[in-house]
Amino acid sequence: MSYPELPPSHPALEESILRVWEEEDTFHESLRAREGRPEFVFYEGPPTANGRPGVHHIISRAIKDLVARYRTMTGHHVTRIAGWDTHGLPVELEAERQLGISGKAQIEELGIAEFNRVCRDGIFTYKDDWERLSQRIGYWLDYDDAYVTCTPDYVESVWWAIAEIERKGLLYRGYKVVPYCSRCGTGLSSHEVAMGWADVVDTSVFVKFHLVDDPDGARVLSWTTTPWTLPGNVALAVGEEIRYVKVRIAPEAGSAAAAGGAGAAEGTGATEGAAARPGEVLILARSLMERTLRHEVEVLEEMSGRELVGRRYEPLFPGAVDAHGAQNAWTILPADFVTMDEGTGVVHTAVMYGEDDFRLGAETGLPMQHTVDGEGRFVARVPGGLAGGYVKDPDVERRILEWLSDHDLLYRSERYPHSYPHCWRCDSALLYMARDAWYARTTAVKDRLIELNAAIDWHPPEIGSGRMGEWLANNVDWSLSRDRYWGTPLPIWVCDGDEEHRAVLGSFAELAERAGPLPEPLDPHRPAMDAFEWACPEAGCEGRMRRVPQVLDAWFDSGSMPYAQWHFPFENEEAFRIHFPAHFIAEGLDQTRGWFYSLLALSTLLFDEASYRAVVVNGMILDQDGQKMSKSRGNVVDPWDAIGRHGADALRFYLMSVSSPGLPKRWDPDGIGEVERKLFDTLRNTYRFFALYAGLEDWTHEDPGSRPVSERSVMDRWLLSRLDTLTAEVREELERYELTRAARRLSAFVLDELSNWYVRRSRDRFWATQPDEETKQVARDAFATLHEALAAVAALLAPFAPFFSDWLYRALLGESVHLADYPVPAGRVDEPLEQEMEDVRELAVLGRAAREEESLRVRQPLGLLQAVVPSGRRPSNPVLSLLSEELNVKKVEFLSGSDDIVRLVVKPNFGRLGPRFGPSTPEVARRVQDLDPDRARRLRAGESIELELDGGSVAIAPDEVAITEVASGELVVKTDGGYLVALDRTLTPELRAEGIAREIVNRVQRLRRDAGLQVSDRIRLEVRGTADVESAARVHRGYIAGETLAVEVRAGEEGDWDGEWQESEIDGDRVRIRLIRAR
RNA sequence: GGGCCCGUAGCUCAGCUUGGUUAGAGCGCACGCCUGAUAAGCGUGAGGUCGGUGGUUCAAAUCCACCCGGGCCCA
Repeated sequence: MSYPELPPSHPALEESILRVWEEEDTFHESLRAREGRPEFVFYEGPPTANGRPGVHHIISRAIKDLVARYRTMTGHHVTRIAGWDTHGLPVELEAERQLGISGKAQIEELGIAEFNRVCRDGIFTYKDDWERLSQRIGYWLDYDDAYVTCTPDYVESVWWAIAEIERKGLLYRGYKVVPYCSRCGTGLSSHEVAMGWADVVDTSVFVKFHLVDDPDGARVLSWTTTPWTLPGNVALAVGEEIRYVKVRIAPEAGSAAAAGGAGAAEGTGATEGAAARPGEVLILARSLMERTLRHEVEVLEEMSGRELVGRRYEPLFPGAVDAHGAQNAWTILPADFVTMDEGTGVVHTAVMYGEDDFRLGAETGLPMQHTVDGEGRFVARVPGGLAGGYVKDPDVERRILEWLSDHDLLYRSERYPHSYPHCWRCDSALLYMARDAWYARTTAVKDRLIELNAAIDWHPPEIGSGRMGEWLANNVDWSLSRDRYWGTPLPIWVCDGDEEHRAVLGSFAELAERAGPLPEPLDPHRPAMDAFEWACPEAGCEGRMRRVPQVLDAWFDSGSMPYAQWHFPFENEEAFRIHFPAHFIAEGLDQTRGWFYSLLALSTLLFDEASYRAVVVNGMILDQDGQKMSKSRGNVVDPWDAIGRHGADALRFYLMSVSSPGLPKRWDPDGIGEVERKLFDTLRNTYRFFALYAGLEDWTHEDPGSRPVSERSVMDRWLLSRLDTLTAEVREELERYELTRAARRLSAFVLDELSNWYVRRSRDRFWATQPDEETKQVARDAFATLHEALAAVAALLAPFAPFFSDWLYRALLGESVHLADYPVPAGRVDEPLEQEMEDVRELAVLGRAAREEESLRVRQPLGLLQAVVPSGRRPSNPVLSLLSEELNVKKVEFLSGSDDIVRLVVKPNFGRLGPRFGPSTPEVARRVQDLDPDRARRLRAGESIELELDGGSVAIAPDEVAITEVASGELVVKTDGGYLVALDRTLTPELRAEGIAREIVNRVQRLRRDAGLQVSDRIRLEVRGTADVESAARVHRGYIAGETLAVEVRAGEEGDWDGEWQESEIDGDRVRIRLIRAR
């Protein structure tokens, strides 16, 4: 047989393998082949298919595919179900863009049904892109049974999960303060808020809160830039440690205008006067008194905030809020967020309209009632003709001020320029509003979350302990609801008569029980779900059960995939049990608080178990300047470019090997090309070499004719020993998810050991120029060894580079590597041999450096190389002959430290001396360095010696120093790390002649090449030149003939053939050569 | 503003957990070798205030603190 020829390029090779995979259905075949084997459970994190896949998606896919393939090859069945995340705001925003509308009002005008239809249509805009890219990079994933988060089965499983949480008493309704656009009717995410900051001028007011039962009838001054929140005021907050003063307006001070402007800071707008009667008593922070007041005052009293706590005051807008018996409504409360930067040191607290306010209210049990509705209008309870008015309407604002003024509640107001967030879509001022929200009480299982997380095998570990750990330690309840349209509708029905009556449904069957037969097919989305309602079943309640309007946080969807992908618990119970929890997942760092959290939180809530045991986190891919890739910067890299240029294998291997997956990576196209050139081109060349000569020698692995490994040459035994060592290392690293280490080991083996040493130093064993049996046997051994090594490398590489490895394995063995088992060490490790080879390779480096330094070209043989190896090791003769060949020297001799050419240099071993001598270490080190030759030799011989020190003498043991030899004398010497070589550059006439012979061979080979001869063509050869050259040619006639495949070599003797003379030069002398092909 | 990560040669990265005095690799660059893997292969060399400052220590790229720059997540 002959071994096949390589496709012209990596990308072409990959395309051909893709076709083979398709024809043979290799992916499913690899699954079928492992049917019944232990399951290795993997979860695919679902991407949103309405965004285009980029390079940053490739890295996690490369990791996932690598691990799945590795586990498959080690005898596991690895289910790999694709998934799609289909709900959520990104999909809605895309739909809005497509429809040319913006905001909730327009959506509702269009109709939720139509809007959601567009959302649904948009889900898979880029599905083909994803599948194409996944397929092209060889990411094997089962797309046929992909889970899709918006399908009825999936949604029903999610319902079940929510009902379970309710059943455990961990679901509750609460509020969440969000930046809210009342026109669009939606809360905004932080990055949306960030888009809409604008400088505006608002009205700020200083308000007088009338204390109840104060002997002086004092009013507490507070300040706000959002007057519309005042009807919602339920408390005042003070700092306990802050100093406050009680002041009396001076008797002579008259109307507001009297002192107006005194101390009024420029730039804060015009003072519209300040209202206070003479003798009126005010309370505010001492340090803010001057900036705030516009009247002459007399300080009556000074006190700490603590003394004010608990004081009661009159509501500003009576009836706007019902205290519902809350004891602390309209009282002064302590808080840690009170600052002295602006205002009065007393913070007006409207629990529904500020984050700090809300937290304070939640902690202290203040009444939580809205005074503003979802459209930004005051509710009916608010007095003063404000009900129904839009809170930011200037007229409404004026009426608020009038009310305050009329009721002696306003001290003063002013125009206040500041930055305030606005809706990026419609430009309305955002209102911080507490919105109805549904929560999962994750804080109830916080300790368990922390415990379970600690048991997860995080890669890199600091993400588990750091980022995730911190996040869990500061866990707050999970806000599950979103005031949107395209999502899993919350399966919560609440009675419109009494909101305590509620039903949280865990299946469609439960819905049918209550609401009657369901339509077929059922679309479990809005608005269909909103239409189901029924009479409240509570005794005596007249209300109707209606679905709450919100949809579910899409993270809940994706975190539900362990059970929802199986439609558990409605079916596939067995499949779910087998596939829970996952042994392994992998995604990007940005998923820490996304999918990693939602998976963990849900499995903890539902099953009291972590849903994954190991997770490999990949860092972000940055652009070449270390900046993040984003559409707006225009620096997003298209992965297809690199794939088309270098191939998916190179890209995948680059991503795995360039640095640990967890580290951020700078995108480096040159680096991918480098991987292609080095690893893959080297493998191609190595294979091509093998295939060429196996073909010429008619060798095949089916009839190798090779001897047992133990009888093969030292090079073969060494390579297979190294191969076993490598196999063990790669397996160990992969078991530990140390993917980068494994990749680098593999790459180093291929480059340094297989190609650069084994093949290079074994080349002539692959062509049997001598027809004797021994030569042929050696060649058969070499073919068998190289064939095995290449096949093993293909298998080891298969999870990293599935295309090339499969091509190579098929070329060598005729079957797919992905159906093969991962290599196992074959017990051929020969550590002494590996050490010998390492010694020899080290000496080779030094020898080459010595030749280089003296400009002694390698073609010129030298007589003697003297060498020293650490610890007096002596490589055996067969290994040493490799060194002789590599350096072209006739003889290698080993020296001991006492020989003349070396001098011993003693260096302190600080690692030993430091702990023993502490501060006097430097002194001891100096003495050791200056040690006399005699004692140095004794140390080298393994004896301890005495050293004089100030305080007496101390014993120094051999392991407390390091001894190296350095050159002395005439020889060309190179040393490094205990190794030494000395080249004897003496050239005898014999060596010289041999050198010339090699030069002649060199010239002839070039001429052969120039003449376009085949490597196996025979020639006739004639050489003319100086006497030296011609005599060298005659002496080494046999050698020259063998090397150049000449059937006849003439030197200075007339040949009986014609041929064109070619001029050449050897060491400055003219040489003429002519050759013809022998018939 | 908070948490986590990164900063080492022109570029991409090791080394840092466990401190040891000579900080490594590849690419690129310069020079050279080889010519039966040849639109290949091999080598030698130059190149570094280890982001900065301070501290701990006999000894710091490594441990600690602060700062600077970049990234991710959150507020």
